[in-house]
Amino acid sequence: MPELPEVETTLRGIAPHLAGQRIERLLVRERRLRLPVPPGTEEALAGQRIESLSRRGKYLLIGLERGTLILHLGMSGSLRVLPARTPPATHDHLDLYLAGGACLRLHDPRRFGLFLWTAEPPERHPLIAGLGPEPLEEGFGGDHLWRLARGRRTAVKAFIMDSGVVVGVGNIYANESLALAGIHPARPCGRVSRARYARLAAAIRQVLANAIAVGGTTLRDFVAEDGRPGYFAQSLRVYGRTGEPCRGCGEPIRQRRIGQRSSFYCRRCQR
DNA sequence: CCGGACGCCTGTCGGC
DNA sequence: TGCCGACAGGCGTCCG
Repeated sequence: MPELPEVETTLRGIAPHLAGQRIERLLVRERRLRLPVPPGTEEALAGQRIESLSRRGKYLLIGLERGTLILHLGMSGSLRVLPARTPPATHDHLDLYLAGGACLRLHDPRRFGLFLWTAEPPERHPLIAGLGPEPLEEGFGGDHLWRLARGRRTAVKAFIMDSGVVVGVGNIYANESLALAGIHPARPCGRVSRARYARLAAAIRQVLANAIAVGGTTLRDFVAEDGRPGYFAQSLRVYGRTGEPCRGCGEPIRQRRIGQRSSFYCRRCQR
């Protein structure tokens, strides 16, 4: 589910409720996420103060007095801040109770999410260490993409979804960015010109920034920390619009599988 | 090194 | 109406 804009929306929603708070205790109802919540996590977190909240790619990082909490929402995860006594629903896998009476609750039907405490600096953790640049920060641009693509034959769509290339671009925003840049998703990444990579990098930034500004994309179940959906679905150019007219030329939007993921594009506007 | 396929889970939807 | 397969916002791992 969540790509960078949804994770950023979640971060902005939960941060004010969590920053500076002390953790009373962690309650785990279901340990079996993508990686099991390690035994001893409850003890490691109890009594610690939350010092910082940040995001790296699609990972949420909660900095504690000792160590860091690494969270990932997978395909179907969401976080809510609720009064501690709110009864849990199905797939509410864990609660982080705060001293102030609130609770951070992870809901994740498919259990592809992640909840890990690590003592080492997060940037040294294996899940984080190999990540590419943040698309909305310095260090990301067309030249970065162009250089990494030299000699490679993967479809450009799979290339920009590779978290070692650039973080945070999932299936929706990969499709949308390529549509905005006018690049065919199946084109081999090594055969996209430097100039077009400059357009693609700008498109990725624009699409992500616009999505963040409206609270992300809600297709079925994404909600922010307060339960509100995101509104970017209204702005989608191609994603999920198979057979509907291209907003640029009217040609029906095509759908096919590229790199095991559904891909949407306009055959006329994207080359 | 690279690229492609697979598996992890549950829920939903479309076709028969 | 019910069943069954396909598919869904991610990503680590394995294999050739």
